[in-house]
Amino acid sequence: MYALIDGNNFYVACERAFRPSLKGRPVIVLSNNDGCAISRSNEAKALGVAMGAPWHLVRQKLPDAGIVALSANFTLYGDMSSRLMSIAAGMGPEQEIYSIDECFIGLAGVRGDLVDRAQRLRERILQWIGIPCGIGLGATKTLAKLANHIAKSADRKPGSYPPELARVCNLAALTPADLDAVLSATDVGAVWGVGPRNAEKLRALGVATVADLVRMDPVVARMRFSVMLERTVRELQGMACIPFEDAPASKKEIACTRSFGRAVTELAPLVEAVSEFAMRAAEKLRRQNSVAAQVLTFVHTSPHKTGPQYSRAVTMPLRRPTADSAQLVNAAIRGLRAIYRPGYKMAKAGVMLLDLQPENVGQAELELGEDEPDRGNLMTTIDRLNQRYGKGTLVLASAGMAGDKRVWSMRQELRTPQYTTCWEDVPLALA
DNA sequence: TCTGGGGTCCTAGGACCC
DNA sequence: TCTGGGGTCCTAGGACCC
Repeated sequence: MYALIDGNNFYVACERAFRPSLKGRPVIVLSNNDGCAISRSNEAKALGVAMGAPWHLVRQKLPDAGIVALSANFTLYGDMSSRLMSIAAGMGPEQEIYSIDECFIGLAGVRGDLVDRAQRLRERILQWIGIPCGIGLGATKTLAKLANHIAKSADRKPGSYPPELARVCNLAALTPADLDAVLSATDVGAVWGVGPRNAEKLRALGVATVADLVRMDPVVARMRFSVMLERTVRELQGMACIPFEDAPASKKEIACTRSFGRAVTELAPLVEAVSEFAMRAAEKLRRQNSVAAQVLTFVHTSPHKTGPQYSRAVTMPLRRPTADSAQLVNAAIRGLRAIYRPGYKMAKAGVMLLDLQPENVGQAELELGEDEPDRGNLMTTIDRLNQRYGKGTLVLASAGMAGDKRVWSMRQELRTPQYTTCWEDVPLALA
């Protein structure tokens, strides 16, 4: 048995935990650049604000709805996430942290009434950190995900499911008849692993609900779709096919990409931006003790604008894999110079580190001289100083020194304080 | 003025090898 | 008249996830 625990409307919930006046109001959290909605309160969903809806269109369409929009505060969400995960770990012996706001719990050996246990855990999370959660229980990860979906829907849309399934739902505890009723009332697109494309294709084949998908022959699923869908069907039928990952696997590629606050045409600010992205990516790379053998750099104009479009990417191989910021930044800038064309209004750029390998499994080679010096200690020291004294304490000068005044910086006009990670922002309790 | 960022896996086709 | 079999690696594109 597995549980899936996840925070409802997580980013909005984090904001509400520190600003209770936001409760009951339509609230949305915006993507970088205050671009589109990436988290919506139930009230905002009820107003019809879609996931990913551009904020400027929402504002234009619903000027009087009283929507509160906030810039994303990922520092806050990351910290709230680790608090959520430590409490959620109490549900069972194994935990797989699946995303910033959800984790699977392996329940092998847990005795007693699982629904009761889940309800008490949910109450604890709500009381300790103020985040409302939904908890789904099922025999496989896909079934636990589905149960979680039902728990949240029953909570948000009364009448969609029997009320006793709201907030905590254990699919394994239903009678076959009740289970069939619930699965027949659930759209096939709600299943984990069935995206919009495959949902459409399935409906065309007469597979419209989860109940239909459960009855599908896995062999047919494989032939007409892929092994992915076959696995999903088998999981729905109760056969565990998706391994439980209790230790996070190291990344196979690491990216840092950003849309700019305003279009950038000149080379110089692009060099700054790409330097910074490569530095950030290099930090993440060192955090997982890996080295990269290739660096990909890309720039492109905005596909939403008229005018000449340009989009190119280039991969630069490194002579030997490295985690040294200076070498990675160098490669990224060489890539940028190779693909840069003057005259285009670039909207976005990014750097990806590819072909990652563990730092201690290097390929031995002849020393040919003229090597870049090994600066592992320097990098470790820079990372420690930045961790201790804050991001940006030590940077490579090619990333520019003007801080937020850089022309390419993203817009974040509606950001809330870093309540839990910055001394100046810690809320005061007045006696 | 204005549309995010960061990942994973699968598949098909081409190049290449013996 | 007639032209094999078996395999790997790489890349691009698609689909999915949050």
